[in-house]
Amino acid sequence: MAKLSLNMDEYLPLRDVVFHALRRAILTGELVPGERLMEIHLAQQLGVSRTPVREAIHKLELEGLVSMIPRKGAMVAEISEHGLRDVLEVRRALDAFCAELACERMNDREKERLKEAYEAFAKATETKDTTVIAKADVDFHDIIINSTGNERLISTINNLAEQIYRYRFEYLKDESIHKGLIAEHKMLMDAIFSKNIEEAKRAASTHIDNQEKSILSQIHFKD
Amino acid sequence: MAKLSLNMDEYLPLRDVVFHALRRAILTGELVPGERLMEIHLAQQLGVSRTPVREAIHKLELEGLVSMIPRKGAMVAEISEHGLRDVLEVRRALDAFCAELACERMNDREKERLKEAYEAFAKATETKDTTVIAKADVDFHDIIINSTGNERLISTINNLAEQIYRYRFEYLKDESIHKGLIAEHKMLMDAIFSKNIEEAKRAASTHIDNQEKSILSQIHFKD
DNA sequence: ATATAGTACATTGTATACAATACACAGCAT
DNA sequence: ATGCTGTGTATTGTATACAATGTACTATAT
Repeated sequence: MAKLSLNMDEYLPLRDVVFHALRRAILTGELVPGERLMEIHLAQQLGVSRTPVREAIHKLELEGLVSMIPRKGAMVAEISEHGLRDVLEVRRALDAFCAELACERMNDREKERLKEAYEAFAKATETKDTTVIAKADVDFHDIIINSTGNERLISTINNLAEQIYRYRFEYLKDESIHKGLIAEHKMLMDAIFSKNIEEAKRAASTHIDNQEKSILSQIHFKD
Repeated sequence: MAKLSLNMDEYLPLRDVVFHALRRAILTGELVPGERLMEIHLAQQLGVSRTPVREAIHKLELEGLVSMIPRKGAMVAEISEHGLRDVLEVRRALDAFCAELACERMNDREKERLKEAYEAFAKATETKDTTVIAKADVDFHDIIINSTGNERLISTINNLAEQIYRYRFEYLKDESIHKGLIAEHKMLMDAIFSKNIEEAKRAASTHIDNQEKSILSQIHFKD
């Protein structure tokens, strides 16, 4: 017999609640790179004890958003220009691979949704709202990535994407590039639809190249 | 349950000591997939409190060697045949990419060391000692991976490699494949030396293909 | 015999207490 | 002034106490 599924409001361990709160704060720039993360302070601020805060910070460290020094503490991770290039180099390879797999594996339902997402992104650029644009862009790429059906590939790419989320947000603010992005999305999408693997890989690769150029021209690093 | 011991020689936070101890136990098969990891039990066995054990287990979860269910506990992660295929599919793509970068970036000193590692592996196969063979194989591939100079790529590949370490160990026991492995190493190495990118990518890819075939033919999964 | 409720126990989740360490700064000797 | 040393404080590292929850088992009713 079916239990009255009163939404036993998905129970989340406090450590996960804290983790998501801190993660969001870092990705949105509320906590800036280099800022120290002190357990007691955060715990009081969030109204919990040190334990879940500690566990959340450790989780963020493994994700690469926080760097720790033993017996010294944790701080929001800074990314160097070199680190950014490294991340994007791996992403370029994996995105191209995704594009290849998508050519072979994307089903009709996903193709339909990809087309919708493509149009939604084009429309989003008209709003001039960076948050909306960023979300539409993520949606578009997520459909391609998820169509590979490879969970490990999906989580690996998502981790890499997270590393540069803060910087990607900046470059999306530049309206002059939106037109180019839409064109690149179209190239990639059409290549996938026509199962043209080489073209799809090239389109995915170019997409990251341009991202890299834009980010590097806008952000200037300390080192 | 196996006996666990800590190596306290060098000073490391206890959580890291415990982490390494558990990690080693999992990778060597001392702790088998599906085995539950209970904090109190492990803490007593290792002579520490629950806190560092908890933190070590969480770290292992993020690495993918342990799977956790909230309020239920942790167990040594089992990998399904599907999961194994996923891991190897990503590795194939990244290893091929490494091979490409190695063609462009490997310096003379690294080439020398690669040649030495190649010969050391050939020699290691004569010992019939799987541990020695596995180490020589890792050494060979590490030189290639490290020659890319991309830290993010290196850590990503190492994480993937860790997922299948237990199974790779099994397939290395089969002496009949050693000759083939040596030949594959030579193909890859020569392609890198002659900067033949396409050939290097193909060799790296083939190497993973054969690994996959061997592992899947030897291990049989529950699901 | 089966199903249900209830209860005891094992285990994790969270909070707090205590220990160890790093850092800053003051005081002193040179 | 400079450098050393000691002391206090802030912060992390570890241990333990307490709360919440899931699981197995028992007793009971049907």
